This record gives sequence, C-alpha cells and structure tokens, in this order.
Amino acid sequence: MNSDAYQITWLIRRLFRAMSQRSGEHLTDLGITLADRAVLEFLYPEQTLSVPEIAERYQVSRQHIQVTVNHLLDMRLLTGKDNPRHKRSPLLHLTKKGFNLFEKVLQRDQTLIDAAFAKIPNTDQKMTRQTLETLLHNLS
Amino acid sequence: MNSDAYQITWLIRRLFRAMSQRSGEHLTDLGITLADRAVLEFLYPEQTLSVPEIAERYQVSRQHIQVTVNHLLDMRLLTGKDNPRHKRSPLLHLTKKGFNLFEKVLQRDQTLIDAAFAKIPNTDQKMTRQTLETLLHNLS
DNA sequence: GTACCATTGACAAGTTAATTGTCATTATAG
DNA sequence: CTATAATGACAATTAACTTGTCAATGGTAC
Repeated sequence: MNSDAYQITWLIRRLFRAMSQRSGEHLTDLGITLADRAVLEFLYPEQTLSVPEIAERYQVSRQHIQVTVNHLLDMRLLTGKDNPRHKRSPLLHLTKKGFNLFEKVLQRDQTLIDAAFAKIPNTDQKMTRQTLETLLHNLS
Repeated sequence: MNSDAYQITWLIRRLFRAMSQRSGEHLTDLGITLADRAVLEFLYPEQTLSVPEIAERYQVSRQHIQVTVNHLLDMRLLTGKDNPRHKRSPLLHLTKKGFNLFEKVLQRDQTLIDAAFAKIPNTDQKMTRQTLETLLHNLS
C-alpha cells in the first residue's frame, strides 16, 4: 500500500504536473504548446517520421498528431519530403527554424533541470533512469 | 542534452501517459475520473481537508476541486463535517463507500504495479523513490 | 457591535490535449 | 484492375483544467 513501488507511481503523477507547469511557462512565449513540443522532440535532432508513425510512437490518435503537425508546418518549424513507402504521407523533419527553436526549448529546460538535479549524485541519477526505463518498457 | 537528468524528465512524461492510460481503463467502470481519484487519494485513508486545502496541496484552482468534490458528494463517496476554522467550508472525508471504492482502486493498481516492478530490485526502487522525492521537492 | 476585507461556493465561459467518428481520396496488394 | 487499407481533413465530444465574476457569509479590527 505504502510501498516504494506505489509511492513511485504517485511521484510520477505529481512530477508530471509540476514539470508541465514549469515547462509550459517558457513554451508559451515561443508560440508552441506542449503537444507541439512532444512532436518536435520526436523529430529532434534529425529523425524523419510520418504522421501515423509519430502517433504510434507517442501512443495517441493519428488525428491529434495530424492537427499538431499541420500547426507546426504552418509555423515553418517542420517540412515534409517524399515518403518512399507512401506517396500521400510525407516524411516530416525539422526545418532549421524548428531545430533552432527546439534547441532553445532544450536550453531553457536544462536550466530548470540543472537546478532540480543539482544535489542528486550521478550514480543515483543513472539508477533512477534505468529503473524508469524498465518501468516504461513493462507498461508498454 | 542526452544526460540522465534530461532522460529522466522525458521518462516521467512518457510514464505519466502510460500510467494514465492503464489506470483510466479500470477507473471508468467504477464511475470515477482521474480527477476524482486524485481527490480521493488526498483523503485516503482518513484525512479531513476542506476544498481550498485540497486545491492548495494539489496545486490547482479551488474551483476545479469544488466541482470534483461536489461530484463525489453526489456519489456519496465523501461527506463533510463542521470545520472549526470556517463554518462555510466543511472538512471533507471519505464515507465507508468512498473508502471501500478507493481500496478497490488501490487493489487494481497494485496488480499493475506488481507486474511493472516485478524485476526491479528493492534497493533500486528505494533509491528511485528518494530521487523522485527530492526532485519533486526541488520543483515545488 | 458594526463596518470591512477575505474566504468560500456557485456559476459561466474558455483552453489544452486529447478522443471518436466519418468522409473522400489515394495507395498498395492481390 | 479491383478491393481494401492508409491517409488527411473535418466535426463533434471529452477530461481536466483555467480565469473571471458574483453573492453570501465569515473572521477581524476598531
């Protein structure tokens, strides 16, 4: 009931909310939303993926990614190039503008992350990362 | 950029989504939402809190908690008793029905959690928990 | 005790990140 | 070459929030 395992799941929920709040603050003035950010992250630094591929990896509906991608295309943060596997579904990748913008996002995040992780030993960070990776794998 | 710290923040976002999906599945047929669940969790097992207190702890607007609490009151999962500190704002606590329902939620979660954490050593779990706790503290 | 500011609950409208459903169009596979 | 699957576009809906406003009441300072 009050096991470490249960507490970890609780902490993940709280951390997600706290992070969204902090992160959202410095996303707004760059003109993008958290959904946009997620898509950019999948394509950074030089992935090329189609809309259905992103949807599958992010585990959301392709319609949702479609809307987000269209928004990013409008903003010229993405472009599409011919998909050899499907002529109607372009392979998306970051434009220079999109790349630069996402680097700025990462940079701002890094400042927050550095502060939050400052006093946590590297070994602990590594183990935490491994544990969470296993967890995500087990849940997917 | 690809540091453990950054990866951890990414993993938290992915895990939150994966957990919500799994958890949401077994919440619907109990007639409650994730927001309801969060409120129940704050009052479990026998906390007594007012609406504004829950809102402050959960870091959301009191209006949102008000709506959620009203829903839970309608479902007779909560009741209020007199608040010595404020006559218009009752102290909320779980009814027997609410307590039982949340135990069922915990039980179902536990099954999932057991499976997800099965192969992760206890020491790793403890360290992960501590790291995430520190992290949440630093972000709040 | 009364005037005053803060707190609360109730209501309304808007937002974000998603969903499901449907459609026409176009691809790909048999 | 035809059937079926995949894609993009559009619409309506949902969950979980937000901000803003209001009236009623509560606690407090005088």
